[in-house]
Amino acid sequence: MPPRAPLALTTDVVPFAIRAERLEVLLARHSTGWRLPGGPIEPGEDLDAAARRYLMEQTGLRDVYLEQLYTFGQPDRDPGQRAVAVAYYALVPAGSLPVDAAPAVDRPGWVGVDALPALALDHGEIVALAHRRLAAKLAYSTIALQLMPERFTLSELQAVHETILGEPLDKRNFRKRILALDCIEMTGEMARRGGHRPARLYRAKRPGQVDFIK
Amino acid sequence: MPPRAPLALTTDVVPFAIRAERLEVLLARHSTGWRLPGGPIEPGEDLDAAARRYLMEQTGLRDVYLEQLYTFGQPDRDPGQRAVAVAYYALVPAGSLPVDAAPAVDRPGWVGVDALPALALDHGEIVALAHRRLAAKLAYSTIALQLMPERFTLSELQAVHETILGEPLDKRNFRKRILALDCIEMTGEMARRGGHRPARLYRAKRPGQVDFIK
DNA sequence: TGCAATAGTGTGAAGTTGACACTAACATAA
DNA sequence: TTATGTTAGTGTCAACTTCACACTATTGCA
Repeated sequence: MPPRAPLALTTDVVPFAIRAERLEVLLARHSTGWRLPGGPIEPGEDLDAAARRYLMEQTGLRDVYLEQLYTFGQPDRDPGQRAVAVAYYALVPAGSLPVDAAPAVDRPGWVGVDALPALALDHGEIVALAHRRLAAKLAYSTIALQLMPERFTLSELQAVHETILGEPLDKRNFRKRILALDCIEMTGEMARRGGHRPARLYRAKRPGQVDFIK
Repeated sequence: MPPRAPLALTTDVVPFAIRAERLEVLLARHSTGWRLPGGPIEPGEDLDAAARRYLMEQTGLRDVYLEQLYTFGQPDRDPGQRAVAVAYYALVPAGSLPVDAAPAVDRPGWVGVDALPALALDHGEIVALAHRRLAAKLAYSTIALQLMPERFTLSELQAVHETILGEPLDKRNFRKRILALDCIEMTGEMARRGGHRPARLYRAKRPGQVDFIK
């Protein structure tokens, strides 16, 4: 066999979550700064499985929604070697966030997409593409439910949409539209948080499943 | 350095064209049958460039619309080796089709997507996914223009849509919608073909560019 | 008990979509 | 030259969807 040119095939994952009314990304430490969680695909390992594994190993996140985004292969994207990255994005429900009250150096950290530090390689572009894709999918799928905890209020769901789109939505129209989709149902329970009228708690009818609309 | 596990990173391309009112795919010869055009990515070669190169080398097609589709990496998709394929699809305008009046053995051949022979590996699934993506994009982009020759009639454009979607469309509504998109313009010329009223010839306002709608 | 804060609810106007049928212009053959 | 076959080209109305818009309800707390 001829000598094989060095080629690094990796997966990189953009883990999204809504935290404090912001869309944030969970970043891993890099020698000199930040990068997306990810790494080389092992022989015999499925691409999706590799993405899940790195997410687990580097951030502790598991059982999240994961979708292939795009494959980046510019020859000069990594100055050190020929690196091809199969990029994914993950949606982390608000309930399952690892609490990092005091984010240590060396630990992954959540950062708002609108205030990203410089990232390794082309990871900044990957995040930007993932954000665009996510925003587009809000319009024609029930994907936003993957960012919600098991039980949530309609106001919370609306806030998630608004945060991702970066624009306010009309409350009545939003509720009408969502309920017409027949993708969520009332639990009968109420959320009493704060000094005001309690809100009904809803849950996804088909958790884990993303339906297309229309 | 540790011995590197053998990994084949390839591109495969689904070249679509409309021929004789059918959506067809251009296939290449494979030892025992048919496969999609494609092959291993060279060191230092961009992914898109590799897809274009194989399309040129194996089918003679150049200057076509090309878009990344999905990356396939099931460990068992190729029984012979670990093979990861970055799949693309290409849209070939009706005018630029290589004429293969007598398709030789050993030459690529156009085949209707609804009558595909057995293909190598998972290439059948790749074609199916590409077809779904193309059909979906008709609804929210001007991508169908990439399948048209430089000048074309509205009836021809409608036939292309109908062929890809597999369902008839209303003539008046179709024309209204397309013209409202402001993506094509009259050339002033007429197509006189056959014993009937000639049709106006249109051309794309921004050839090569695919606009999103709405 | 009143104030602050969020939950929850309906209508009408504007715009979009979808169904539908006839006349126009040409080539060809009788 | 006329009749016939074939495709091109055109508008309206009803149904539906989208969008803008403001008030009452329920709670905790001061």
